[in-house]
Amino acid sequence: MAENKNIKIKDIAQMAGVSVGTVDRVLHDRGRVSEENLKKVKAILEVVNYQPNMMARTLASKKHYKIAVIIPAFQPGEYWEKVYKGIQRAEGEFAGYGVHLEKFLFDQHNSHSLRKIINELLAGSFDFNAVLMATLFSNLMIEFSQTLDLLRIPYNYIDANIPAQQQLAYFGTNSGDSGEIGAKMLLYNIKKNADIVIPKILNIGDQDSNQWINRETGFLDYLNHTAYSGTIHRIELYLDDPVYNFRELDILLKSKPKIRGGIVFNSKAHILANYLKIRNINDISVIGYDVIEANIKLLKEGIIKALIAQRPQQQGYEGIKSLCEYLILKKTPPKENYLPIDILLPENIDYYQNQ
Amino acid sequence: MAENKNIKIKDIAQMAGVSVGTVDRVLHDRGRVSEENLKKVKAILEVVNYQPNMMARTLASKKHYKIAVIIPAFQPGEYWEKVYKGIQRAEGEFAGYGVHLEKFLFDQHNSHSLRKIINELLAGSFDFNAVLMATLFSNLMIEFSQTLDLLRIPYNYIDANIPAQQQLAYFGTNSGDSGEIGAKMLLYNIKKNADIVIPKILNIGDQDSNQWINRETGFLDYLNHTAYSGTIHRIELYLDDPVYNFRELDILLKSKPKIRGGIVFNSKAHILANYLKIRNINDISVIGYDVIEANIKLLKEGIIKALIAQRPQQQGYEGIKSLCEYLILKKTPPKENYLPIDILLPENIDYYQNQ
DNA sequence: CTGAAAGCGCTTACAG
DNA sequence: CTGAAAGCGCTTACAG
Repeated sequence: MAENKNIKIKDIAQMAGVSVGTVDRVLHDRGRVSEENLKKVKAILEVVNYQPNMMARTLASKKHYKIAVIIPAFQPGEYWEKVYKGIQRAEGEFAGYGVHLEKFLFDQHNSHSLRKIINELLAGSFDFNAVLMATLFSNLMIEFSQTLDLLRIPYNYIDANIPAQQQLAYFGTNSGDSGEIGAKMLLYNIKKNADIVIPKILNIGDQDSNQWINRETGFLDYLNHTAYSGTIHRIELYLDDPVYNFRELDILLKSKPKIRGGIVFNSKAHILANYLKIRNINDISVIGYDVIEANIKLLKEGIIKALIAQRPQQQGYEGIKSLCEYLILKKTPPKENYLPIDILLPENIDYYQNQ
Repeated sequence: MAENKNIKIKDIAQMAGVSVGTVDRVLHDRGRVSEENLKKVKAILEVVNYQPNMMARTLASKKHYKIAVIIPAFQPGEYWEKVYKGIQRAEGEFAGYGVHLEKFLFDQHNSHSLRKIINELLAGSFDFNAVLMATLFSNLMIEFSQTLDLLRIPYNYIDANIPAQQQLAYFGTNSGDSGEIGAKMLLYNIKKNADIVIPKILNIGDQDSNQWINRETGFLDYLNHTAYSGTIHRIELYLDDPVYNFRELDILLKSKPKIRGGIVFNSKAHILANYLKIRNINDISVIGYDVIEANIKLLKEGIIKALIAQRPQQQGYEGIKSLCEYLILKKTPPKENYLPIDILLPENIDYYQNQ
């Protein structure tokens, strides 16, 4: 094999008439090289297209990197578990390269829990080389980002993008388009003059998320551009209060008998769908977001007609991977990485799952 | 960092009271080790959970691997270009590990071209360590596979699976379910009593592909399970003969005025959609397969209502990657890897593209 | 500022 | 069958 024609630092040293140590110094801008030798080596470097052997490099250097991961805590089967799994996959891949992750999980229904984590992180000397963060409480995260800017620590966003910041990269969907697709899939299933219910399903203390707002905006935009002529009804439900939810939904559906569709802009469509299932109502089509167990079940049962998904595993995986590659290889990723918006039906959900 | 607690072969040697050379021999079953030492080392290995440092391993060993890639040739923008790109990505990733690919591109409209490649490959001494093949002419590929079985050379399938063979792994979609989804998306766009046209779009000399047959079967299955009551019309068109195609389609649509939908089970839906566009017919909905440029354009123009896709890049990438990992790390992949079936609408196509 | 040397964890000839 | 030694390509102290 005339393959390993790759030029090595030993070759460069020879060509320049210096030692490998000197070549290494100019390669890494470590200083302590005379003007003369610097020129000689650089001149050669420009001609030879030197490709460092990354394996040898990491083998020899005993460098370690620490990355802080700040995402919501989760129960098994919940949305953030998938993100976490992607993070773990990247962690495994880069463990051999001296990368070490530390995870900080906050309560997504309580901004104080995030505030506390940030304060603690900033209290001592901040010894992380990079940060991955889910942008759930965007005002807090913006503040934190600006501190990191001062410290010159790179950080990535996942979940929802915050455009005007200095993040190294964002990985996630475009929420507005994701809302449009929700509208289209809903209209595939109902008549254009049918009414629609949008239950906002919250936990006590939840703030409005950008994710929700942008999806809803996209959804309404789409309806406005079609011949949709029904009425939209809003209602607030609570994650932990089924009794309340059932009562409110009973009342709403009785008073608005033209409702034939429903859409939920966070991962909680199963709350609405489960109600319909228990009440044995099968002429209302539900569209939901996120491939989590509770939603999948109701998709397969035909109550949820379609799920719109945003590749949470990939968000976690790429969020970490790009930080690692930035630290180890100095590779700068694109700043905005809009991931595919997936449409899941009963017929393709199984193949999506085993990814 | 109490991190590099990883045990090394030097440690094992010390614990066993032997040299690292001996440990290396038992680790790789290279023989030439006394019963006694073999036992000692193995005993220790069972306790310590030794994780070899792959970087050191490949750095030290100057092994090289050659993989033969057998897929259809393509023009820019055609389907197989995407597969090829995935292959190239994997090639780049594993080049540093001594893996070298050799590509053999056959004419997908001419089985003789594949026969010729196989014959030439088998003529000399076969010096490839593994093979990736697209299963387009399945009878030929089965024959070739069986030869590889005898040579004990691992091989992967992509495109369509051939279940009863000894392939290391298959990467691709389940064609039947992919056909069902085509049916569902079409029914979203037409009335249940509308007629449907299925143009078989071929090149002279094309054989029936398993892919096509299985998709069509899935499609018909789905219709049979719903209240669909229209009629299906079949027609044969030719890739290079627009004059013929237009004449035939003109005749068909005139004689069957109830046709409101069309579906094409290979990547050539653009042939049908383009006809409709030029004839200014906008009450016929088309469903197609595969995200290629010609189809994307017509999807965005609204003539193709949905594209069903099968992640060609991923097929190429994983097809190669799993072979590399098998060769280098002795890692055996799952035999059947059904990739997600993606549904693309004008609203989400752009995000799919930049993957 | 500079080079020789040791070392990262593993593999590969090579004496014995 | 066995171990000591050299080497993979690079980095890191350390004399000078």
